[in-house]
Amino acid sequence: MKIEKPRGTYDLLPDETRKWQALEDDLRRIAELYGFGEIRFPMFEHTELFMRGMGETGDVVQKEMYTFQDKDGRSLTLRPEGTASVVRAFIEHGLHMSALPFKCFYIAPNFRYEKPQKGRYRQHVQLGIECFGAAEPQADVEVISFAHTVLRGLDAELHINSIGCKECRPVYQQNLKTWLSAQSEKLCENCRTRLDRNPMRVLDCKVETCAAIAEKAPKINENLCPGCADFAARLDVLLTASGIPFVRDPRIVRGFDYYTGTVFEFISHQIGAQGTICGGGRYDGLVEELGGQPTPALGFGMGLERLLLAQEAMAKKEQEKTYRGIYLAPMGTVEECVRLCRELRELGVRAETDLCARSLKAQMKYADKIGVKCAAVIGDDELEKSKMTLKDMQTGETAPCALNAGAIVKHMNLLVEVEYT
RNA sequence: GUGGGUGUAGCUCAGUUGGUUAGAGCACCAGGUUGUGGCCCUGGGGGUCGCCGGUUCAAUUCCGGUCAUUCACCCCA
Repeated sequence: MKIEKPRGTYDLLPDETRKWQALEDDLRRIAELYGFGEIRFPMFEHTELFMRGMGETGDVVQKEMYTFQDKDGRSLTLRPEGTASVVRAFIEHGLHMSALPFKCFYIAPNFRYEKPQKGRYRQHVQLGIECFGAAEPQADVEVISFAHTVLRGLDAELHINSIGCKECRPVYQQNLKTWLSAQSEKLCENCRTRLDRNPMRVLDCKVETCAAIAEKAPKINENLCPGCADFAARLDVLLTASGIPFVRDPRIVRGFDYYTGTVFEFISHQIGAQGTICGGGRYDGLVEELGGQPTPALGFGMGLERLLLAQEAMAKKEQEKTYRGIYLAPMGTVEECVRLCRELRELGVRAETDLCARSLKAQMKYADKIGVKCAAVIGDDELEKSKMTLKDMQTGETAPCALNAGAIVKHMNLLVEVEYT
């Protein structure tokens, strides 16, 4: 019986892995520019961490976590998002005593039991960045700017909002709730349940009648406390000064309970219904909530599968076939080829030879398909004279070469120079 | 969790109004006079027609279920 990969997961075959590696290289380079160091943490945590971190109202905690018991009966959960883990590590290692702000990033898989569709998987990789200990809007710009740099040229719109602080949000939410309750009979079934759980979600409903009501509902941005309103205004000024285009969008409501103040999303309209490539914001209360010193903090998560979809949608430059290394075709004895391959690899050159006892013609075909830079036949003549002929597989030109690894490396470098200068 | 579409070769898809050995293109392998790839020609391997059950003399084809996938909702990256 055939066993297939679990639902909502995917394999990366070598060609696709190359794209991922190129992306990861790009991300690490940008992180370096912004001064964010890489952090790595476990794939699973105590279930309690996510329950307390993300809040118990959201779907993710409610029904999408991969939770299991280990042999000691502890409840563990495959990480559904990165922020809780980073905050846990921040507290556990006493990083509030380190140079603040503490800025870090991670590229790591998350796990959620969701129904898969385009741009949504049960295991998906996120780039996440977090910044601890900075309460000024400059920090918000720093984080948003990072995402903006990563998404440059991908046609993703930045939507930002403020959902208020501990002081003004509860007041607003209560007001909104009573306002909406007054006409709950006009709301869709879904929104009626949302009323209790998270009334701000009603503002983002796609049902026409609900959207019409949402139009007239009180807006959070008009009901912020002076502190939050001032913060938002200063953030707008800084974003504008940084040349980062954005729209204020009162419908942006993040799904996790820990968010406070600034929230934002980068949205692409070209990758299907799951258009949010990046989402994040401030969580000034989370460190304290999880047992640390009160510490302002913020960050974002970016779905790399969606980022790659957006890149494809942008018809990014096709990666050209790269020709690397050498193929040694044995005629008769394979001994010298096997030996030379090992030697060349020691010297850092990709080297391959025949593993199937195929005809020379078949070997040349294979050498062409796997994209080596050079090929050479090694038979009795070559062994006798200690000389061989190197063939450039792109141009077809040939060059004599001594039969040893050092000479091969030297000649190949020459060929490379001729080819690319 | 809800609602629709789709499952035939490694890939992209034809086809079967139910009836002998199920097709194409691409890919793969081999040959086209025994030491040089890409083009061309010839040949070849490869499919329990997703899986289980039902109707029938007969199911890949019809029906039901299931699994997978895909699109949307919900939610999120």
